[in-house]
Amino acid sequence: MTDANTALHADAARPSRREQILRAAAQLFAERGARAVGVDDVGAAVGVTGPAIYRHFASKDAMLAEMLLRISERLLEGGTARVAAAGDDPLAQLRTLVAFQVDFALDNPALITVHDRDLGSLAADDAAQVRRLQRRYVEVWVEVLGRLHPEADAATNRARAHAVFGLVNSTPHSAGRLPRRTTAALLAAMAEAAATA
Amino acid sequence: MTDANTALHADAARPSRREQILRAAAQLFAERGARAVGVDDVGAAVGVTGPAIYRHFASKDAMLAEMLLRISERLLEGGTARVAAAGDDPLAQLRTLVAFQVDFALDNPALITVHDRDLGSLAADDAAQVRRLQRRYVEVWVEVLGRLHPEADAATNRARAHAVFGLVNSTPHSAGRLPRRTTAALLAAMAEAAATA
DNA sequence: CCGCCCTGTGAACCACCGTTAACATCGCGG
DNA sequence: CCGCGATGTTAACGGTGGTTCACAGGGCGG
Repeated sequence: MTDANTALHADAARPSRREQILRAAAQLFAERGARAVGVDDVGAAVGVTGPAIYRHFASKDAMLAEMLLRISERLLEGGTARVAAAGDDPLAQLRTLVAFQVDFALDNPALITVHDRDLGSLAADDAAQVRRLQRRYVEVWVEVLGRLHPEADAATNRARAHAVFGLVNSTPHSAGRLPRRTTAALLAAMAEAAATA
Repeated sequence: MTDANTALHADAARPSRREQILRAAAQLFAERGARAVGVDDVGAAVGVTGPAIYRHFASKDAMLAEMLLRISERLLEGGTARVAAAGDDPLAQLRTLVAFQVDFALDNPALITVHDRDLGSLAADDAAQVRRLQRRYVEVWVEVLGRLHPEADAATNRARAHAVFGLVNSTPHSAGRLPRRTTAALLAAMAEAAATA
């Protein structure tokens, strides 16, 4: 009954087999695309055979769904929390949002990659739920951007938000070649400049 | 003998069956992901059955390969041409590059989407060739950015270029909701601000 | 008008892959 | 010590989808 909820609190400390699978799958999905990796691949990555996966997940799609749902939830929760803690200054709010997104992208390049590439290979209802969360996260940004650009309408600020996401989420494409701090500072500066342009 | 070359000069005027297929495939690939669309789907989109495709392409992978190669070539050629025609001012060069990329992304959202999502589902040698072209295009940007940021090293400017690509290529995610001119102006302003930050 | 090439069709083939079934092992509570 | 739940393994099933094959129509040069 609480089975579905068990999925929600990730045990980062001592990763259960379930968590190992989820992590390995995220890595593989990011590298080759969700449809291109087989259940056997995921199993092999954690040292078991393919069908063993079904002791932990109902299906391969369920794995992907849970993965994407978690990401979207973490982004939404983190984003709203940061804004709430940032006081009333719109620029300060923007800066924490940018820092948050940059950190997230640098910490979880695989998740970021899967997030906006494999949404399409989700069942209709799962996809809808993910999109709802995404939309709410975007709205957090739109609200902040709205105070920085009072003259712009919501649609424009939505496009602005997506553009900033694209900028920050470019990390996986150019990752590893630069020290993390340098990359983080660069992306934050660029994102802020773009968002306030 | 000149059969392979025929592929190179796109007949935009009266689209041959080959071109129709390529266009329809690009659209479908962008919507669902290359691996998720079947040969039958592509065929149906142009009014023929699945196997008819093989009268025009050696395989489904060959379709994708030609698609990605063309995009990369167009970007590289267009980018170098624009820079060459822009004179010596680095800022002017950046502006034409930005305008070029924005126009391309707005004109070919499907190609942009496929371009950086389905590269992974290409045969090793095709992928390598595409990556070579991509790298050369990035270097065009890096050179221009290098003159705008003389203090930064090449790796930093590479990351900068990727970030700008991510920003501009966000169009497919927020497309349609805004008039094209507005979107173009917004993206260009944001991209320039980010690139010069 | 004959015959060949181009393009297309429907059926069949075959490999791959997600999923299930049937059976082992291990650890732990009673 | 018995047994049961959790976890895994191997074998098999079934669907999907890329590819090939044998055949048909149709236009065009000779």
